[in-house]
Amino acid sequence: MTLRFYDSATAAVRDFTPLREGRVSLYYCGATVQGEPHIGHVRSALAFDQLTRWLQTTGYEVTVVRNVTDIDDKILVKAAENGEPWWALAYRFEQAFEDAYDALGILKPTYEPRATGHIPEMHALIARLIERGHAYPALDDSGDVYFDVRSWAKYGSLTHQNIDDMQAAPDADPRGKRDSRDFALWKGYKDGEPETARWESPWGAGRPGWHLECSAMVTKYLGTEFDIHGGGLDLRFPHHENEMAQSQAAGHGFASFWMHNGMVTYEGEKMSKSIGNTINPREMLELARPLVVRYYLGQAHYRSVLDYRPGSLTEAAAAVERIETFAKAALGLLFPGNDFGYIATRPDAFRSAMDDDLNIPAALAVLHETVRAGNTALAAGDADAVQDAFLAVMGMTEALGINPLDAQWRQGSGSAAELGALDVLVAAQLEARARARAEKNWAESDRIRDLLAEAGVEVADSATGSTWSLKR
RNA sequence: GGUGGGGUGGCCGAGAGGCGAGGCAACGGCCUGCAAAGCCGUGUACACGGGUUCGAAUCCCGUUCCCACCUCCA
Repeated sequence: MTLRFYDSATAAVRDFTPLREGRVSLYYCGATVQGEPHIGHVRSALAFDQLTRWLQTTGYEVTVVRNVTDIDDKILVKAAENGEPWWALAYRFEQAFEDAYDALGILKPTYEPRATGHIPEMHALIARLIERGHAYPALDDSGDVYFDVRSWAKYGSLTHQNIDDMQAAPDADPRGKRDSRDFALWKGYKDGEPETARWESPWGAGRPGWHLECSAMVTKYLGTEFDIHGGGLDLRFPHHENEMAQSQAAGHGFASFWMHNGMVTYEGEKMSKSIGNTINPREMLELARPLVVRYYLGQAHYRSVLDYRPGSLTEAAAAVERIETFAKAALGLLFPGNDFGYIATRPDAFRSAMDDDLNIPAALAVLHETVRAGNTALAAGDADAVQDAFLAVMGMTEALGINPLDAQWRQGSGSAAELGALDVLVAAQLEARARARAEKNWAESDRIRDLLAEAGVEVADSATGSTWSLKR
């Protein structure tokens, strides 16, 4: 099957062909760093991480740009409330986002530009839009510059809306606008705002409007035409609509595909700061280890709503452990020395599921079926079949970023020296227990197992002996 | 008012005219000294009412409920 993605602009699944052979350019909206990340932000990044990985797995060279919007109204307001510089607040939260992304194994973008580093590019874009008759300085003396929505006939096409059918914003302040839907490209400096948030411009001192930075930065790094623009579904309007309008009005072809990930809800309602029903990555990571959180957030189709309820993570943990248990057992059988080198494989059914607009639920079904086949082979002692399953499980989990054997998930388990010491101690206990079992001294055998269990060491017996693992 | 997305077995979650995706939970069995893990089996699931069809969860009509966006939002 050929690679196909759902494109929000045409509202259809279309065959994906990159502009340049073998290369894909992807831009997706990162955060406005005005607060702690919540799970919804992370899900979005994860969705595009899954996309990136699949494109790479398919053989494309992918350039990924994700922006950081480090200047906006809320950042200024919150910083003022805290009595700290806005740039300090923005940077602090930028780091919090990075930490959350890193914890879940989200690949670093190729580049991560900040809005404040691209003021000249924005000026050039504004000038071009004014020149082409699609933007104008405010009719009052605010120093704002607006995009002229009525001058661009295609305005609304991304979200299939007609300007005249839109509900007028109840609190729309027409200020110096020609139309209340005109949006700010540039916001004039106002008394009382920090001097550090003020840049000179041909239209007066001020700072950038929200949508402009993405257009300016995409164009700078990926060109006037690029393959995929992504972001959360809630960014479709007005953010992406405005971005598309201003870029195309400037004469840029802009994105070939628009991809939007679904929202995360909390027991049925959209998670958002204003409602206060958020759960942040840190809280989630207290409930489950990073691999489980990643599995949970990534198991639904990226366009579906993902509803979080207490208990969701426990279920995900069971599924992850199933995969992990097989992977470890197969590894032990196939590569007893742990010095393994293998060529991972991917079943056709997995590939076609992924090619079909990243149908990860269907892909996971293939993964689980493979695990079952592997367990059956393990029980039958069929090493060839175990190996087939193992290589496929490796290939699939790697493509999804959830390989349980990957070193990145082995956190919090101590140093190699500590683990080595632990191994010797536990091995001694297991030997004693093996002797007891040989004598059918079940009381002693169970005593040792309980003792280890209390210490967080789980013992499992099998035909070939007992193994242990750290229970989290 | 406008624009989208939905209602699938106890729960999560794919699918989209005929073959019971998958996971979690539950129950029964096998294995096990007992467990754990694993394997096998068990559910007459598609919001409701009509219709089309040899055949509908999937198509059509109607009803109903939910969610998102139209204002800052991943």
